[in-house]
Amino acid sequence: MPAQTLSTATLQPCASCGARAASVCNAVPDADLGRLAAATTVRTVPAGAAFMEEGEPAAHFFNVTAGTARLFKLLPDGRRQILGFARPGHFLGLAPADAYVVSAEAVEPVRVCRFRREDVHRLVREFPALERRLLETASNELAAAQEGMVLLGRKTARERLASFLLGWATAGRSCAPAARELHLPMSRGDIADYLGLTIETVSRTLTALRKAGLIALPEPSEVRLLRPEALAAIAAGEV
Amino acid sequence: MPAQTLSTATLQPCASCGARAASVCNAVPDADLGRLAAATTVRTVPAGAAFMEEGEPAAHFFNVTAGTARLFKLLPDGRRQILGFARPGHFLGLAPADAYVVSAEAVEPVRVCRFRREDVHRLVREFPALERRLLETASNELAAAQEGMVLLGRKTARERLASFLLGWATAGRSCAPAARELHLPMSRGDIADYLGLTIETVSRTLTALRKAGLIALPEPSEVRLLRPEALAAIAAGEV
DNA sequence: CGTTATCTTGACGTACATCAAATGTCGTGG
DNA sequence: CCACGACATTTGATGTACGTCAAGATAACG
Repeated sequence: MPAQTLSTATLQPCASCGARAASVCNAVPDADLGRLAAATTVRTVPAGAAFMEEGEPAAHFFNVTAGTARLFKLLPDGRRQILGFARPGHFLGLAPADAYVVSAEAVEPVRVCRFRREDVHRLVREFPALERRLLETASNELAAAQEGMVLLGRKTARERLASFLLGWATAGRSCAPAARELHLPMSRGDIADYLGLTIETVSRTLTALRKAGLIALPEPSEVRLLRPEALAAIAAGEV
Repeated sequence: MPAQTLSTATLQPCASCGARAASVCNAVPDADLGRLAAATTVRTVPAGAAFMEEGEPAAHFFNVTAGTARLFKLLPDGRRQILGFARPGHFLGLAPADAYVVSAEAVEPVRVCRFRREDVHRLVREFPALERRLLETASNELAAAQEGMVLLGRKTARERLASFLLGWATAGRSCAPAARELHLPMSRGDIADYLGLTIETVSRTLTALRKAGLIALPEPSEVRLLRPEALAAIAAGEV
């Protein structure tokens, strides 16, 4: 199912964008938001649909403004590694060469702002702060990927789940409270492919955490963190 | 053993640097190399010594000009994940906050150019091409870390070793031939911590590859790739 | 030449994967 | 409203790739 283009610039474009504060767009001053809006196309991607594919020519950058997407790579035989989940404010499409190196699909309906590559290069020349912001973004992504390598290479299933739940609780809210009630829009299969485990192990480990009194699971996709400090200790790998 | 400072700028500074072509320094035009040299301090780091430590204030950037370093993160109980090996041309120290997020140690004696953070920020303003280069570097690092996540999350021991050997064979030489004779300066323990395995599994898997006629091991640290195509197929995860 | 670190090899254990089935959960249509 | 099938999640039984423990073998070193 292909993603659908809605409009090439709505009437109230970037100024009222809820994701702006958290995104690279905040490098462009309010007065110049028109320039930004002129370069973007808003797209709505239905759940399950892809909007960026590994290997395809990297013609666009994307900025998620609503919903959740999964970023992943596939091996030829179908094994999948999810590299992360993109939520509002997340910038996508940085590619070392001229082809995307990761794929992106909507987990739940997603809205993205799409920018043509040349337009971004032009904007970067006009607003040098934007390049600074992009470098900052890339650094953050890199640090996250390195943390991911530690998780995948050296943590146990229990530690991986604890890390995932806490990460999801704090994602987005930059320096804020860390939610205790989580909604997980992705399936157990997505979580498994993110943590380098199987669906069964994810399920079993979650019920183990529940039976240990660390979390509650009112529904499969709703998690309450009952003892965040204990989860944090597990996630950090403390004995 | 602490790293030792040699000189604050040698007589023939950056112009004769063998690592320049592969490093971010090539964003500075030849005529301005004096400005670059004035901002750098050359340090020699003996094998085994650390020169960057996770959690420390990120006061400097580093550019490896000789030798091999390991980049890693530790868990509190000592588990280690090596994120990669830095060879000449490798730029280090991009940190999202003001503290390093990874540690670096010399595997074999290393020479690095050290830049104070403020100096780099000043240079970036003077040479905008440098910021472009830094973004490019960060993108490459990110792609490498994402590839690392696939390796750690979804590949078998055999596939990990094949990936590692081919990666080492092509590292550095950007678009060039891919060596068939490899020298591995790092220990089996380093390889294990890079691939998310144990020393024993690394050793066993290497002898399995040798017995399968895919590689030769004249010495533990010398590898000859006998059938690179077959290794590539294994590394890619083809069945 | 001992001494010590590194690497290899073997025997055995285990955390997680695989296979299989039961149990929800939800949308669809009778 | 309820029967039905498709699908996601959970749970159980069993398998296995890799880890752990323990020797040797080999090489580096004073």
